[in-house]
Amino acid sequence: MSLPVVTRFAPSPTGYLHIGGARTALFNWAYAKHTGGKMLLRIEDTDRERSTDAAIDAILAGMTWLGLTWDGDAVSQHAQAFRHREVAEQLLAKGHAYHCYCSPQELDAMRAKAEAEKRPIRYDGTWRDRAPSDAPDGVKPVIRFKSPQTGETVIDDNAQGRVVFANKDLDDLIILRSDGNPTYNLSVVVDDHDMGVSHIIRGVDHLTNAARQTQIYVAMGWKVPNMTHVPLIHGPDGAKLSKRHGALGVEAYRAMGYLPAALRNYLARLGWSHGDDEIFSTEQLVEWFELANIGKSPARFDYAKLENLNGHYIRQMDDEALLNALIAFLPFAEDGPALLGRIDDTKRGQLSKAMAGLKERAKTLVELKNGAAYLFAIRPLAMDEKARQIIAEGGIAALQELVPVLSGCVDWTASAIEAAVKAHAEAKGIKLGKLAQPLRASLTGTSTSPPIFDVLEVLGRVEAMGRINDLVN
RNA sequence: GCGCCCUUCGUCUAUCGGUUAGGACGACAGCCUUUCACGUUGUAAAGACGGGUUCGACUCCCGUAGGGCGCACCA
Repeated sequence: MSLPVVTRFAPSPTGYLHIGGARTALFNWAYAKHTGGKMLLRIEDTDRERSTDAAIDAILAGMTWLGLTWDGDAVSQHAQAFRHREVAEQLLAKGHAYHCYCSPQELDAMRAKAEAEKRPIRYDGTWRDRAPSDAPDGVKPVIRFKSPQTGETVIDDNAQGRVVFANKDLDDLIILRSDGNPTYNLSVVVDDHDMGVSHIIRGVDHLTNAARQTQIYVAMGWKVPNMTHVPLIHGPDGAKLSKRHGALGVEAYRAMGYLPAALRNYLARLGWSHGDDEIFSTEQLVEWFELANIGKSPARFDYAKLENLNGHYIRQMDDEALLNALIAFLPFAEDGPALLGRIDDTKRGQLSKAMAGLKERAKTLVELKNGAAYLFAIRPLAMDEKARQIIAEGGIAALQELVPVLSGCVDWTASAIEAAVKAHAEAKGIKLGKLAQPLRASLTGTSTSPPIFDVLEVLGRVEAMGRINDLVN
């Protein structure tokens, strides 16, 4: 009988929730759900300079949008500083830590010297064994962890396997700053222990920290959590995620019109797999998610595949749900708020009818919105000289050319118009010669085919409706 | 510079010593459709390189090359 699983997502609030963080959160969440455990949320705000409330809000909003819920309240790491200090003192008392009086300048010099001499850049242990009586006056010391100098520290990682660090390569890290504030590695260990975290799932960029943290756990006599370090996500060009592409906050993906479910599915497949399964529900992800199936190599972010997946999700949604998703998306879209203000019951009805046709050709909510633009076009549509000329010349070919001119929706052309006209004529049993007026009335109210709308309306406006007989015949 | 990690089609990945190396996205071609899209069928496309171990290596070991991460009184 194993203990309940407790995972945690621990972002530092120095920016938005980026895509790598979102995936880490997803993995923590999926594993907690899979095991019937909990996922805690801890805000790592010990860096008072760089942490902001706006960033915290952005992270919580991003997770909420992605549907990643956490158990209990989000915990502020900074609020536990007293506790971290207490543990630092305990370490000191146990002889696992010591005061170091080196100034930042001295440390910089030490690093520069090591670099110049091409030696490893490490703290040299100046104060490790010096007597407290040597302490210079007026210098506030930091507390350093006295890490073992021989032997090795082993991380048994679910994704990385058994990773061995020689202790001689790990120097004595600062655990308490001279101003009395704890540093990251101490805080993390204390919090994870105090919060009962059983499984740590985070990016490989923390692998070295895992070794140092393990040493602290050992020094305190605490059980080391189960570790999983997931490979990083790179940009499309293989280089590190930069502002230019992938390093966007999840809210940017929302603005690009991606569905949370699609993004979850896509992110899950980056670094994790379940045989040949590509498209799966979040329920299936939870059911299948095992840490052992996380890969070791970094993945590139591929927009084309995300779009394809998103299109799949859009198509399979039922019309009403999709319409709701579109409406919920509008506030975040360019021009969206304006459109939102114009949606009344009538428009909603038209949109609802149009969804079936629209979703076939939209990969994102942005495309869906643009595809529906014809419903929002101000009538009569403005016509340029070219359009007038085309109408004047007439002919089915004219209609064909006219469509792109008249609406922002260039896809639906004369063939659709012709088919609709004929079908309507047949259904109503009316002769084509008498079609123009009734056709217009009928189609204006019910059709969801964009250019039919526009063309007929515009043709009517310019009193060219009569020509449709000729055009069709 | 030191430490750790990674390397299968362009991309995401399957394979856990024996397969015609599979799937998906993308690409290309065909079908469907008098547009676009959807759908559908097919094609091209991969084990970085060099050594071992083994009857047999993509798979295990060593080395080389390339890439990533870490090396703060940041997290």
